[in-house]
Amino acid sequence: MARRNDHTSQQLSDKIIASAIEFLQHQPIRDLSLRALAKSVGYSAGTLINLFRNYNLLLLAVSGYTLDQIHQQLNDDVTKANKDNASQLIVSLALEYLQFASDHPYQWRQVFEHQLDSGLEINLIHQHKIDRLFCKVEPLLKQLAPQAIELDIIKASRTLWASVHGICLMSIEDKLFMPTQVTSEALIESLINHYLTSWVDNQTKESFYVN
Amino acid sequence: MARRNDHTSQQLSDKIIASAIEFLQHQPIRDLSLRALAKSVGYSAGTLINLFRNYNLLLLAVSGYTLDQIHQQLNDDVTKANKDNASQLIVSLALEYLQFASDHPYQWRQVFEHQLDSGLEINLIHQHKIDRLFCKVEPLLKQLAPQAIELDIIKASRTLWASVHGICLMSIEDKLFMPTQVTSEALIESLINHYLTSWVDNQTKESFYVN
DNA sequence: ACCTGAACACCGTTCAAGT
DNA sequence: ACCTGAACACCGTTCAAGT
Repeated sequence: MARRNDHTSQQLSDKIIASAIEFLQHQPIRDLSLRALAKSVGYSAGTLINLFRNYNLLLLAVSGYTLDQIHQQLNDDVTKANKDNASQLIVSLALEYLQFASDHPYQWRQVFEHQLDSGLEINLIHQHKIDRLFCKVEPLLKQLAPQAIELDIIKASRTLWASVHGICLMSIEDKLFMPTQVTSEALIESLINHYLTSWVDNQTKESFYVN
Repeated sequence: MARRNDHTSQQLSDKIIASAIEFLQHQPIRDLSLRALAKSVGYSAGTLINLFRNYNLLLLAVSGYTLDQIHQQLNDDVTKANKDNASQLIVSLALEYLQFASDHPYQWRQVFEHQLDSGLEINLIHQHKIDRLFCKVEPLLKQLAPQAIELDIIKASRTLWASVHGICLMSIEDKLFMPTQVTSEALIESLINHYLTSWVDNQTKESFYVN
């Protein structure tokens, strides 16, 4: 064998990531292995390690792919949604996020279960991709409260997005223990509507007490 | 060897769980193994399997221990806190939850990363222990809005707790990307205060629009 | 009855050897 | 330069054998 070269390294990378993503549509990341992944693309485990340095970095590439996919999906949502109501647009973004998590639970979980090995420049790229999701909310918050200071915008966007994330997590893990008539969507709408009602009100009144 | 019997099975179980908890104070669950745990308590891997049936059920027992610990800690918090202000008591509970997650990040994560193998009665006990945490908030919400219907109480308690959980998760994973002046505690306070302000207001007015 | 250690089928990673 | 397969040090689990 050796020197098959029927794929460029880029093509092979893509093939491996695509195969991992396909796997995660039906099975959790714990059931995937480097060896099984290698077999699925018809290469040896060593070749995959040559490409990604180690299994953990391969999985980082997989989660990077997913973050790009989510980012794209949320962008599409923003463009096709009604631009008038910033508040409803935030709800719409959050529901889209929940939709992705529900449709691809194993893929979605992999992104946030993945533990970065510390001290790698590549982590910054990954962190940036997560940060990008938060940033989507910021301009909408500014639209809702044009006079708000930057720090309050950051605070509100983090609070909202981390909260939405928590609801998605509990939802796909079935840890909410609710009667069937109450949906996760309803929780997200409840969260965002109530939070923003009070937040905007406070920003408008420029209150010193709650921020 | 064999038939040492220097521990009852209960003592040995406790010893194993204690050793696992101790490990999780400094290292993530991924770095723990059945074999290493067996060595740390001075028994063979087979003995641990005899006790817990398999490694996954052993880990379920560990996460059960943690859930009991959190439950106890939150109970202590409620009893010593000021009972007058239900809203502040909820904030206090949430901050205590964050404190536990911050103090024992690996232990805390283990609880929610653990994947139940489906179709076991033992899972119900575990689910009940998580449900118990949600339930702590319910009477406080009732106190804030005595006229609220049960469904709204459930909805609000789930929304709040899942949101708090999300903020804790993002916080201990350093995925919030905030300036140092903004703390996770501030996010939790912001979340609960704003949410409850609007929620109580709505319940009081018995609005039909937002719930 | 309780416990062990060898065996089994896996795992990620390394690396000499092959083209 | 690219790729493999054997080797290495692990892993959870099973189970015959020992007391």
